[in-house]
Amino acid sequence: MSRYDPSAIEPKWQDTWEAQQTFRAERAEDRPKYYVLEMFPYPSGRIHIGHVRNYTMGDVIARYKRSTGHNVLHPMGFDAFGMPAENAAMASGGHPKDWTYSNIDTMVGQMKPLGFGLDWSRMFATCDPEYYGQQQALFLDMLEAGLVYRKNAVVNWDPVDMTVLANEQVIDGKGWRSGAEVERRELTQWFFKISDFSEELLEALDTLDDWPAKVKLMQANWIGKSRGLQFAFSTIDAPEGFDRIEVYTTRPDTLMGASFLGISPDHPLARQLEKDNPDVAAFCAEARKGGTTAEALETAEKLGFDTGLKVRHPFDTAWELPVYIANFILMDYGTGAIFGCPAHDQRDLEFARKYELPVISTFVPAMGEDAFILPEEGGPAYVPPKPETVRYINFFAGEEAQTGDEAIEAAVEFCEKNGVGHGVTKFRLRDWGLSRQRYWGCPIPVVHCDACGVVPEKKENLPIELPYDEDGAAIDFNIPGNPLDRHPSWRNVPCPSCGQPARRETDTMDTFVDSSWYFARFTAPCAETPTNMADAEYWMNVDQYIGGIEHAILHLLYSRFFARAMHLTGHLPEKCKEPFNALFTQGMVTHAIYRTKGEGGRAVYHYPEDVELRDGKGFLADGTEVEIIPSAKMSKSKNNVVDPVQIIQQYGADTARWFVLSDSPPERDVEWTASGAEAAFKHLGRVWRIAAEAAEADAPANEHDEALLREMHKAIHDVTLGIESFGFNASIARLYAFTNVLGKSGAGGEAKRQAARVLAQLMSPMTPHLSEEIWAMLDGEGLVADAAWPVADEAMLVEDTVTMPVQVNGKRRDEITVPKDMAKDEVEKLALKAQGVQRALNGGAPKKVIVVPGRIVNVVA
RNA sequence: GCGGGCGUGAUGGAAUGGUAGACAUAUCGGACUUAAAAUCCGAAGGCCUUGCGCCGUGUGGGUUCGAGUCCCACCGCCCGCACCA
Repeated sequence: MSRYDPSAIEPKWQDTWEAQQTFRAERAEDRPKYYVLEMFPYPSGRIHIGHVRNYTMGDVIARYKRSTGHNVLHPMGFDAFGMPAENAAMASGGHPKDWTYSNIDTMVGQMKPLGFGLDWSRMFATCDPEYYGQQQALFLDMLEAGLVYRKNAVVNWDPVDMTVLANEQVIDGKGWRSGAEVERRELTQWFFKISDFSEELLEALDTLDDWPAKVKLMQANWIGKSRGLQFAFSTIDAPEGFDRIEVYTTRPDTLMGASFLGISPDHPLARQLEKDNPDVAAFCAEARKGGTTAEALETAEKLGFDTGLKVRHPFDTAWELPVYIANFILMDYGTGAIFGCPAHDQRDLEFARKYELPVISTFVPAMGEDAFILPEEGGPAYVPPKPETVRYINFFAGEEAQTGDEAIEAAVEFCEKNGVGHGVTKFRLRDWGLSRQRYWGCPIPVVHCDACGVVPEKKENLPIELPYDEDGAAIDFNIPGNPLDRHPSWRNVPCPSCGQPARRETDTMDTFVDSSWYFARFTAPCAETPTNMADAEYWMNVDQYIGGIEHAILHLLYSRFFARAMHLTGHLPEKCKEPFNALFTQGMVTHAIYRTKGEGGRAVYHYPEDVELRDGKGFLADGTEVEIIPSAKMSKSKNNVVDPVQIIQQYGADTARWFVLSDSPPERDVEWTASGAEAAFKHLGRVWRIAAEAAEADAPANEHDEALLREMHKAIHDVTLGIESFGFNASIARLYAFTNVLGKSGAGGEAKRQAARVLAQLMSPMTPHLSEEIWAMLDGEGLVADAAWPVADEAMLVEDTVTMPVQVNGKRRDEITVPKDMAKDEVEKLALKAQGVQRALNGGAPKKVIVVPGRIVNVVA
């Protein structure tokens, strides 16, 4: 008998699937469809073991659904625009396009040996002109529908690289690449009107039953709905045009505790004042510095500048409040101006103490008010928990009220009734700035004309292709800034409206745009329009989407917005407004780090193959013990990256697939270990041997057959349940157990063959090649990939007799074996007679006996 | 600061409120072998007085005939958001 040899088996079956077009998806109106999608990869150059885990999970679902009669769409593509391609061009010459497509070739070449049941005919990369041209068409439709607009915005500007940076690219106030101090600069940028959908995107989260609660919560927090009062303070002797200053507050009930008005350094009034007053200008410049990162904001000291201006309190015109410019007030939330109530806001209290402003309480705890220390005396601000009953002393004087939403609403109503402002709902979600001053992205299809202004490109001129200049003649990536801006000819075009010489927009789109609708494009990747309604109608929505938690907010929120925008512009049916029916966020594949201390205490990282593991400790060849840091994120610099290509060469794809699914639940991280991979390989070899033995077994049917077949049906039941509930690790554990039973069974040849065929089927979503091989070995009909999923026979799941533990006062004392449908009182009699129970009762009479049929008996003594 | 999640053997982890530790790794023992590899069989939560024993799912309480699971408090770890008015 030969050995399990994946290198012989795997290519053979991959060729068969390819030849038979097994995973080609064709519309078939008479069959139920199932669309399973994994978040498509960025073509960084090589596939990562994390990709293997992600796509294997999708493949398990896809193959399982196929075998349960679904018409499955399971596509793959590449999220191919973005900065790494330009950085590679800068670092080592070459062209981003060549770099990207060559990486894609490599990665496809690495993915195919993994045997994923993908419809490769639908593959595209977002940098294909056929794709981004359709994206430009979509953009033009969205522009026409008022879903895209231009405005000035404050952005992170890297003065060395001369480009806008995303917040994530600003580290400690410095550009991540250039290291230059980042400035806040105002630029005219393109924006998607995602904020128009704030309410809808928030509300619809409730309908996403098959999304992780965590992701929905993160999105809800990101959208950040709040209810409050917007009103104006009237000013005294302020510059012209600033008679009133609008503020927004979520705590209108603290209005009578106001002691100052604060405005953002970017507030129009601050900008006005800074024109004539160098002190103001200096303060504002200082306050604006330091980028907008979380870290920068956290460490920043709260600073204020007294403008000398005064405003009148809306409820008491004799009451005047000073106006401060403060560095902690954001221009793009609310109105960019606040009133400070130090008694009931810790931040305002600190500000008030620093600038010696009054602290006025508006309410005290209803109970135990004597214990309440007013903040003047050094205590913290009184911010009552919600809900808590408080007594107002300075507004709705004497009234008791519950804090919380109702109190806010009551205060809003009171203010409205008295002509002070109106209730408003605000969202934290801001419009999505999509302009990037980069080359390797989708060109924004508009033209700037001196006569006509900003003119959309004509659709017949699409795609607006990037100038590739592959000899590098015109495009130089080594000069900072956007190469498109410097290109000698590309930007010079006639105005689509008047025909006069005009300039093309040189900003390209944020790469998140590319990934916001690719799932829809997969339903008709060659359509002449962004989508084809018949295909979208049939294939959408994505039934199961699988990807990393790191996309919980941006990608998934943008996609939800795009699906709505595509519906409004006629590119998707109404039912696609929520494009992902179910979402699963999988964990990472981690690997231990092996570390020693080198010269000067510097950490030295060792490759796993250089470390010998003995008794849970690691040693180098020279005997030095290494420190083991378990379960760490893979990182090149830590030398703990596992290369899937190497694993496939060593063990085959099925082993890699089997291992990444075993051991840990899919949502959790799984640690790659050499011993685990080795064990997975050994197990598959064992399955192969057991199946080969079964194929040749000639023992006649016998008394062991039934036990084996019962186990088989139980395995069908449990494994199916595991797959359907994303409990792949549990399914695999069950398959191990069933294999052990089959391996030891004394059943006849026919029963063994039947069990082995079912084993092959149950394993086929995880280890498709091995399963095909076994299926063929056992004369299975056609391909296991085309075979109908086995169904557990309910009757075989229940044993005729059951062994029930018997407890006395919750402690197990004995067990009894009874027919499965024995009457409760019979069971009770037997249980009480059991030796262990008698002993525990020690002659005493039981007070009560609880019989849970088929499960357990508990005697209460 | 706000929000969420998780604590089970040496390790990854199983357990619709019903025999805690399935399955696997590492470990130990045995068979086969000149030997090794491969393969197969077996042991294994802790403790002691080795019993028909006691203890055991972060800690302390509670609900229940029965709690890893439900409730309350605390401790620890992880994640997300964060001058959001």
